Amino acid sequence: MEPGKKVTINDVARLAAVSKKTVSRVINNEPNVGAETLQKVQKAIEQLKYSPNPQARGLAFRRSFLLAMIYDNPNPAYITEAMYGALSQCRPNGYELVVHPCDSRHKGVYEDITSFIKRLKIDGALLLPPVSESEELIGKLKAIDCHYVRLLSVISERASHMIHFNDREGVRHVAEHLIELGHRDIGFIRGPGSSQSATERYEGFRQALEGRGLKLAARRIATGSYTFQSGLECAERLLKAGEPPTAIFASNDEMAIGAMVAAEKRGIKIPTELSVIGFDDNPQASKIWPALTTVNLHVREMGRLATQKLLALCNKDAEGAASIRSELLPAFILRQTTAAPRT
Amino acid sequence: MEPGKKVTINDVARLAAVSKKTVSRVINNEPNVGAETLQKVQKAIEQLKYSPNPQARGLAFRRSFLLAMIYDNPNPAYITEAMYGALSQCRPNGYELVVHPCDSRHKGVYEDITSFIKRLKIDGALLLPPVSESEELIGKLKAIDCHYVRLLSVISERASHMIHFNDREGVRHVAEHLIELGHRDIGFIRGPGSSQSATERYEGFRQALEGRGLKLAARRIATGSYTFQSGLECAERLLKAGEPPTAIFASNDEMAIGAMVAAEKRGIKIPTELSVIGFDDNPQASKIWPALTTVNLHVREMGRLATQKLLALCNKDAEGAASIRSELLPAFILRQTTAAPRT
DNA sequence: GACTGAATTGACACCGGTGTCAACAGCAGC
DNA sequence: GCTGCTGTTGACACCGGTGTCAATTCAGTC
Repeated sequence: MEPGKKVTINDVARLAAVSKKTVSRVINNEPNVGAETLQKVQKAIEQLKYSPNPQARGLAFRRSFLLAMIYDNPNPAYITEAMYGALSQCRPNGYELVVHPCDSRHKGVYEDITSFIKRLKIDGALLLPPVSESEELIGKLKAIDCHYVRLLSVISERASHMIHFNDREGVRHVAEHLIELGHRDIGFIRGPGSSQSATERYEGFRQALEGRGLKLAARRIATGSYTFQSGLECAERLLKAGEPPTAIFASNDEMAIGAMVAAEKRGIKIPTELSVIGFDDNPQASKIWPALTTVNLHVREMGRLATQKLLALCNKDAEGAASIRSELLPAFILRQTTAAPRT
Repeated sequence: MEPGKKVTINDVARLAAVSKKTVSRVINNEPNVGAETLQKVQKAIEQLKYSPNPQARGLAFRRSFLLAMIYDNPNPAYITEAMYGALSQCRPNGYELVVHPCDSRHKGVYEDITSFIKRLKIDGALLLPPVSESEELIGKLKAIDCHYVRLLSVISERASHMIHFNDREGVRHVAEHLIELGHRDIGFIRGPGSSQSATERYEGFRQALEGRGLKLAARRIATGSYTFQSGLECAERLLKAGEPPTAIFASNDEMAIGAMVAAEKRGIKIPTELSVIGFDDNPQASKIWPALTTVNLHVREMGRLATQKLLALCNKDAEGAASIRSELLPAFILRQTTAAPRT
């Protein structure tokens, strides 16, 4: 029994003295197998350390037992977190994960994706934001009958097909925290207009302030592109004004850290002279000084739940998929970049 | 021609009025196909938008056209960079990438890995450090005839099976830079003793200093675990001493950033009162203030080259694999955390 | 014109599993 | 004892490709 030896279903069948179809029944937990036969076959499988060939299985089942994680998110920590969550569900269920980064600015991405899915006979696709927001992509996936689950910041789909990360709830926390500290003059760095999630964070924040009787002045808003550099530039713009805001909330950590650097360059002390809050809870948020107050979206858990749904869908269990939790409440992470404004 | 329709080799054969074996020949670029026949078949393939079923192909070829990236490196940026490099080679060659994170502290990891490889009939494995350093794993991979390419900090394998990232060369740059600035009293935070790469960085740095007539005093050395927290603690230890060093070189960026935070907490100004250098060029190295001087290992390029080798090996072209470049020289990245020591 | 060898092509088995369906056993009801 | 039903099992075709090998064509040689 050298490791290289390949054990086939025929070997098992021979050893157990049954037909290979019966072995197949055992492997797939099909009903109507005699108790005695079951034992014999299981023993033979054990003894030969047999494990079925996924390609042959896939060919016969018309399934690949492959899930794809499709994303154009440039944040490495986000990707790996989602991946770990997904893998934790794949492995025990006999599925594998194929990664498929893409560039959604590129013409023909969606064709690339669907051709990839068709070529590999991918059973289900896990879509991360922002590419998950594309209705065009969803249309194409439906057309080729590919199961999918999306991570989205707004509820725009059946519960069986999405996980909702409640951005509004997250920014509400942020707004209330700043207000409670006494901030009245708050700067906001929003994400790119093309992103649904960026809009959610913006609208949610504006409304949360208004709910407490504060207005988000137009001159206090800058639009970045979720990058460090853009956050830095936006903050410079916001801080240059005659009377700078006492706090800045950036729509993600990258930009928030950019804002912190902009402040430090100007000699503005954080948090005593300026409070800064980010969003996402990137690993580096806790690895700077002062550590960044932010919001954690539980990305790994999202990956895990989404994959659970995906597997349910692959097993034609739409109800099961719908019954899995599909909303995650973000957690406000208080660190050291916020303080009461100087009076 | 609805998108859902599956086109098989038989459809192509029928349309081109040839046997499916001939179509197979065309797909695999086999010789001895008549020019006219070739055209007919290619036209038919085009027209039907046919692409072969990888499972059936794999089954017949006894190949999966799957590569695995195996790693226990916790650095998300490292992972995603290597992944992009690998994918850039996989895609055009009809291979796909399956990710397989693992925990090398866990007993039985290597069995997990080999069983994973056997189960999926993985054609080749790309091994990232530190798991790439395990000779035990390599032995097991050889036993099951699995192709592999390792990313290693020391040359301990044939050129066809490894990419060497020259840590010594990298730390030599660091040492010379610090010496040239005038530093004579340098603290060093080394990585965990279990890591080959950490030892290379340590030995290389020590020797580079000695080559310039400087000794690395034992009390100037602290051992971390490549984490932010450990870097912070090590730096606190190094800085607490009566006369602190004028510079600290940490064996990776995580720890270097930890050291920066430790310095800031003590009110030590970087770079005027303390120079800090890291290693790896993590994304956040450039996104802090002051931006961290460090060393870039070209991880993406390593992933790309390693995958090239892997594909050559899968095609039984050991010579080809050996002829691909297998050493990468790190690049010293000068940013803002170093300056001449105060006299 | 017959003979040879190389190039081209297809029939058929096979890769390692699953689906279908028929055969067969055991048992209840008449 | 016969019929009908349910539970168990295996023969065989099939999933969609490739390997083998023999058949066929065709040009070149004598």
